[in-house]
Amino acid sequence: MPRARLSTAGVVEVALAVIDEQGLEQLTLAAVAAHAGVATPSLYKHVASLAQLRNLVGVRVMEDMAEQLTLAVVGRSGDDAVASLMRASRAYVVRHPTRYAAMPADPLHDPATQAAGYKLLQVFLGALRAYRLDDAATIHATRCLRAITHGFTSIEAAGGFGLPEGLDDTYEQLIQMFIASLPRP
Amino acid sequence: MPRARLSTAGVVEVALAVIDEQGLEQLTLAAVAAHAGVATPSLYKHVASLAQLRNLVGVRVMEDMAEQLTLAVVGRSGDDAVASLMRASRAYVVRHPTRYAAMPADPLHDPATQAAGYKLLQVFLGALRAYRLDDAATIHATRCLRAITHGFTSIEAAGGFGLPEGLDDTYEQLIQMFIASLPRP
DNA sequence: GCACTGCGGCTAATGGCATTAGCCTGTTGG
DNA sequence: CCAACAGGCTAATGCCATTAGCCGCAGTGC
Repeated sequence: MPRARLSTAGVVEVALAVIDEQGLEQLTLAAVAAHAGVATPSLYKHVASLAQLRNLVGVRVMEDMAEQLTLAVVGRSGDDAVASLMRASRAYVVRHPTRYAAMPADPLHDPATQAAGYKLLQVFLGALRAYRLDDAATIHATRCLRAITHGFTSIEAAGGFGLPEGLDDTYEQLIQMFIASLPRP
Repeated sequence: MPRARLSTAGVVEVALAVIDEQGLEQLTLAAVAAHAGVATPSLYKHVASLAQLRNLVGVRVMEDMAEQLTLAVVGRSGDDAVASLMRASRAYVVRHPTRYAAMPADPLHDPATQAAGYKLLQVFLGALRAYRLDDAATIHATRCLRAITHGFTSIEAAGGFGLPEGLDDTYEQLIQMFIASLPRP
C-alpha cells in the first residue's frame, strides 16, 4: 500500500476530535482538514461528502456506545441489567455529550446506519430479556426505556436542566420508576 | 408609521412557515427572504442575525406551546392534569415536529429565551401542584416529567421509533408509569 | 534499474449563504 | 413644502462545500 497519511477511518477519527473539542455544529470539512493538516478538497479522497462523514461519525459513535453498554449489562439480568444499562447510558452521554448528539435520530431508516442501530437496539433488548415479555410488551418496554434514557440524557447534555444539583437522584428515581413498571422477572 | 411590508414579528412568522414547509435545517435567511419576496439583506432591518432569528423563533414556539399546554391543564388537577399535559405535549409535537426541534435546548441560560422558558416551566409545575410535593420532590418530578415527555416525543418526531404501530399505547404506558410514581394527591 | 499505474495530495474555480456598507425612495411629522 | 428616517436594494466580502484537473511518489512488473 502507498503511503497514506489518512484513510476513511482516520478522517472519522479526526472528525471525532473536532466534535469533542469544538462541538457538533463545528464539524465542518474545513475544520477536519485543518485538524488533519491537509487541504479541504483532499478529504474527498476518503469521504464522499460532509453528509457521508456525518453518517460515518454517527455509526462510529453508535458502535462505541453499543460496546460500552454491552460491557455494562454483561453478566447481569433483570432489574440489575436495566439499572446498569441506564446508568452506563448516562455515563456515556456525560462523558461524550457532543458525540451523543452526533448519533442519527432514525438510524434504522438509513441503510448506512441501520446495522449500527440494530447493534444498539440488541443491547436494550438483551437487558429486558429476563422479564420474558411477549413481543408487543417487549416493543413497548424498549420504547419506554429508550424514551426515558434519551430524554434525560439529552436534556442533561444540552444543559437543559436549570441547576445541576440532585441530577443523580432524579435519574435514580427514573430508573426505579421504569423498573417498577416491569413485571417481576 | 411608514409602510412596512415586514416587521420583526412578520419575519418570525415567515420563518415559521419556512420551518413548517422545509424543516429546521432549511431555516436560512435566504429562504426566509425568498418566501417573503424580499432581498436577503433587507431582513437585517428587522432581525440582527440568523442566530437572533433562531432565538426569536424558539421563543415564539415556546410561547405557543405554553399556551396550548395551559389550555390542556386548565380546570384539571392531579393525575388528570398530568395525563392531559403529557397528551397535549405529544399532540403539539406531532402537529409541529419541526417547530418543536426549533426550541432552544437550554432556554433558561439565555436572557433572550429565559422568560419563555419559565412560562413553559410554570405549566409543568402547575400540573404537579395538587400532589403537594416539597421543593426537592417537585424538582425531581418536574425533571422526570420533562425527560419522559421530551424523550418520547423527540424520538417520535424524528422518526426514531422503527414502526409507528402502537405508539399511542406505548405513550399511555409512559403516562401511567409516571403517574404511578407520584404520591396520591 | 526502470517505466507504469494509481493513490493521495494540491491548487483553482464555482456557487450558496451570512453579513456589511452604502445608496435610494416614499412616507410622514412639522 | 421639507427634512428625516424607515425600509427596501445592489455591491462586495468571506467562509464553506464541492468539482475539475494537475502532480509526485510508492510499489509493480519487466
